Amino acid sequence: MLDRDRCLVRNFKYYCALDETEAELLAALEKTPQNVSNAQMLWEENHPADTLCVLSEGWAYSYRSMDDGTRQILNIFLPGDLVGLGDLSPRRHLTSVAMLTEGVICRFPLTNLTDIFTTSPKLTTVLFSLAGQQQAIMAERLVNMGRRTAREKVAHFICEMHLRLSKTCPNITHRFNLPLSQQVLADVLGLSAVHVSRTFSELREEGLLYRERNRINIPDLKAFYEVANFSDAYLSDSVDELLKMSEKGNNGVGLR
Amino acid sequence: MLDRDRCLVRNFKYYCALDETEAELLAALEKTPQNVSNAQMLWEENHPADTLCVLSEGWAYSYRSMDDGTRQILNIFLPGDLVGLGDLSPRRHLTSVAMLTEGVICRFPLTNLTDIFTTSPKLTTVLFSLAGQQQAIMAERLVNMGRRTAREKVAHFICEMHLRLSKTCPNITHRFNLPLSQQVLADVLGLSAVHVSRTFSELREEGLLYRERNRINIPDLKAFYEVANFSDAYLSDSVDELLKMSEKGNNGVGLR
DNA sequence: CGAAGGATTGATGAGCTTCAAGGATAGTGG
DNA sequence: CCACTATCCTTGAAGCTCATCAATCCTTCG
Repeated sequence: MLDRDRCLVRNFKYYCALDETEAELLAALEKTPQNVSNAQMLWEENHPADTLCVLSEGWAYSYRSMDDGTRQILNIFLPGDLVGLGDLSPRRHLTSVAMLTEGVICRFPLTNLTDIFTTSPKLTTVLFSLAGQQQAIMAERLVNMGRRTAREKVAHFICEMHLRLSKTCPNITHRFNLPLSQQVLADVLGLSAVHVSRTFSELREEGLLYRERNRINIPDLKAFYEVANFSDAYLSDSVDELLKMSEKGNNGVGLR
Repeated sequence: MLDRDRCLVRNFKYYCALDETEAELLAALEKTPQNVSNAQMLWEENHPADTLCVLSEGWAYSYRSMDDGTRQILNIFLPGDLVGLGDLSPRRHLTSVAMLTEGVICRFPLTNLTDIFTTSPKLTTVLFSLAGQQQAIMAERLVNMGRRTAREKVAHFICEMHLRLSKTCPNITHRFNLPLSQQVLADVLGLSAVHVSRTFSELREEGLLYRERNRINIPDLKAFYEVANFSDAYLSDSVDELLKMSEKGNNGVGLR
């Protein structure tokens, strides 16, 4: 298996050493790489939820369709993300998921996840932390939607993307690729596409942000963070903290 | 220990049979009941996150404060809820949590959680599902904020509360208590308190919803669901599905 | 080259916020 | 028991942010 097909293992190794069993459990999640085209659906709302998937390459997004034809995008997924964790509990998917670019995904059955629970507390802890991170991202987006102007919304979201990208791909600079149309951005931020366009114009005229096609350019990142009221706390991963606790062992209740 | 102090055990028993060890693990989370007054803070943004808590009695809410003095409420917690699960991964709390009524809480250290991971896959699965449910609630609220009118927002939120209440307290009717001021509702929904008031007036004039002090009255629940565009799918708990998988045992990788 | 999707810009108006003032209700201390 | 205060709610008036509709342009791609 090529290394690029095992980004999940790579991701997890970033958090903790893996023994052979653990590496095997993770690798099992990426056994079935599959090419997907741009705009391809990974699954649809209300369909049975028996598999999740690892997004090995490419970008994806989850959304809910509204009766009036509009939609709300809930999450943007980057390479290495585990897609569907939040969708996990109900027997049917609550959201649709589609690709934003072409890419590679690896589907795996839910049972692989419960296998991890029964086999590796360490991986379970990491998984819990990852789910927590996704929830933190959603919480921040709630704040964004509820209490910020269009200008701040756009800026804040761009900051979020930039920071998330720079975690998995540390050589990112103030210029980077963001394969989202203005309509997609509008559906993320609860705005109209027209107003997103106007907001970009405004930011461009002030020299804060340039965007041509999917290329983003932020001349002064610090200034831009201020426009966005962006604080990176919610994206700081501290999986290690929780892991340390878990490794200290349990406190004497119910020995294994 | 009184039964009312062990609502978590009760909640979990609703999902699955507990053996002695498991009951003990859960009971450990509720060993330190503590009375709290209305409006009391349970913790504050940026403070160290070394404990979570079970909300045994009363209502609470989590929120983020903005620089301009406004705030966004992220979550409303009801009796029996586990508070802080979403806040879990970072070493500092990302949100503040305060009481909406007086009540009883039980704080417990994070290590209790990792103990559960290492000791009981079954409880781990339930915990994962609970976290997923909280995330589903936030996702739905995102949709609410992004793509619905004030009228729908208010109605939808009331529906959510009504349904969540009726899960833990099945004898609830079309009249129930909702201890949230209009300012709190506004901070949940990303509206101004003034507009929440106007929206209530509107709904009242149409005979759809009556509210006096904290008492809610919905004469025709079905009609009200339609105003709200409310679908209860996202609140349907199907912990059992995941549990069944987990109990079928693992697929031969890394025996325990 | 024509078609289709994406972006921009202008005009108009709805929906919501803000400010301000007044009324209702509950709790507090004299 | 009654002012006194604090909190919550209501209502009006004014204005701003953003949505909607529509026309145009630009780019890409078959």
